[in-house]
Amino acid sequence: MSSRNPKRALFAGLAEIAKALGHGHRLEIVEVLAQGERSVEALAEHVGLSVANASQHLRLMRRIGLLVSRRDGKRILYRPSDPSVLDLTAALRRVGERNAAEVRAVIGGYFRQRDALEPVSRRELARRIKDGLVTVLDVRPTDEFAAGHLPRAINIPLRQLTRRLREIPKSRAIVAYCRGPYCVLAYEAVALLRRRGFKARRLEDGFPEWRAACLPVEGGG
Amino acid sequence: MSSRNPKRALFAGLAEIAKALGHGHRLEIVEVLAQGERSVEALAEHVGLSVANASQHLRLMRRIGLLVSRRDGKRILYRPSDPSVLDLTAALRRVGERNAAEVRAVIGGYFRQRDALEPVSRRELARRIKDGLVTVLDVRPTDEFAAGHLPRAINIPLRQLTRRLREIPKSRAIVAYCRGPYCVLAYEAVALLRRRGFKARRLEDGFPEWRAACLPVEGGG
DNA sequence: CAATCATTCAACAGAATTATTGAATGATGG
DNA sequence: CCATCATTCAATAATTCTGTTGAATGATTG
Repeated sequence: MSSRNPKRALFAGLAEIAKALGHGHRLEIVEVLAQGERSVEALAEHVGLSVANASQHLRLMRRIGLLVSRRDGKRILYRPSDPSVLDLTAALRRVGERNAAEVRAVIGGYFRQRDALEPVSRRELARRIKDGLVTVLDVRPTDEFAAGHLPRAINIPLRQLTRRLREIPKSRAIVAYCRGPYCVLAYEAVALLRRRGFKARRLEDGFPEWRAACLPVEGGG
Repeated sequence: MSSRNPKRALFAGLAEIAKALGHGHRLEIVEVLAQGERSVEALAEHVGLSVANASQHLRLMRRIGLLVSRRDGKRILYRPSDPSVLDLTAALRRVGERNAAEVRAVIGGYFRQRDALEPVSRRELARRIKDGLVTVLDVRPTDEFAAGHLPRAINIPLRQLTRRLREIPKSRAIVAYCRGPYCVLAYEAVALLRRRGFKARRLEDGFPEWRAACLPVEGGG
């Protein structure tokens, strides 16, 4: 039986990790942090939590080892501890896509119909950026753009897109991107641009995946 | 704000999946099921739960979509719904290896020191099996062996190994395997065999990974 | 060195999860 | 068509998790 106790401890430890992701708010926090490190207050606002509550969630995930933090001036910035954490959330999304009927309904009903066009692959976009053949449009909020973005990308947050359309050359192809495969910003931007006659497509996934693929990045700390 | 509600629903749905793995017993159940389908009663006994309790855990994971079940005679057999579920548990293990101090301690203290020798890779073992140069030893319990095993493998459960040593030719190299990277059976078998003068090594990972790699398998339903 | 302020802590009530018990279900197999 | 029996359901108590409130911490920054 001595060979079973450490096994139990192992499963219990791994279960702690899964449990730490087993909460909508925490999962959302991790996705935001996949974009780059954030302060407690910024996260609280983004996810819609009180600061104290966000702090508790963050503390829990730090204790488990999913996140690490560092001080920058008065703020404490959190980030994922390791790329394997993002692999884990990616695996979770894949299971969700295939298995969870609930999630399937959301994805199928909400995301699919927005843009039937094939997204542009990262490799293809990297090549077209190098050739200068494309306008890269980052529709995330300004602070996320500042924390890191694709080379030569211009930043127009989705909410400002309608009134800033003149900043975008109409003659060139546009590739829009945002936070990741489940972020709606780029979908909506592409839909809007196409209605206005722009040649817009969407990048597959988003900024974190671009960086994870070791493709060039500008800006950030 | 209408773009946030489905997002919340998505994260909530994914969190349900993570929560379903956020329990040591459920995680252990999934690992057992990675070996092949099992009845409720068999799982309950294996994990050390009452049948009713095991049934509840199974029902939960089936509801979430991690498991599916089918009837076979009087029994109901459960299995993982999809390979992506095993990918998810693998990602969980990787995070655990790198991040969770608790788990690191267990792995480092318990598993590492057992067999400093390099394990035999699947590819290498597949080749040596084909050449007939090696004794393949399956040290899992008999029922798990019956549900599927490596070609030409002989089955001696770890507990019987000491008294059945004479069944193993001492002249040939032995490769032992068990359930997977965190199963201790093969580690202990190799340690025991080496003390008795056998040339024993361990297969990397275990049976589920062998099957997942689409390498030949014997037995099972 | 002292004021500031982002973050964390502590304590609580409400909600959710877990394991147990014993009964109910319902398909099998004769 | 009925007895069997593996599985599921229902109800309960114990435990754990969540979010709120308000106070405490403690490093920064002037």
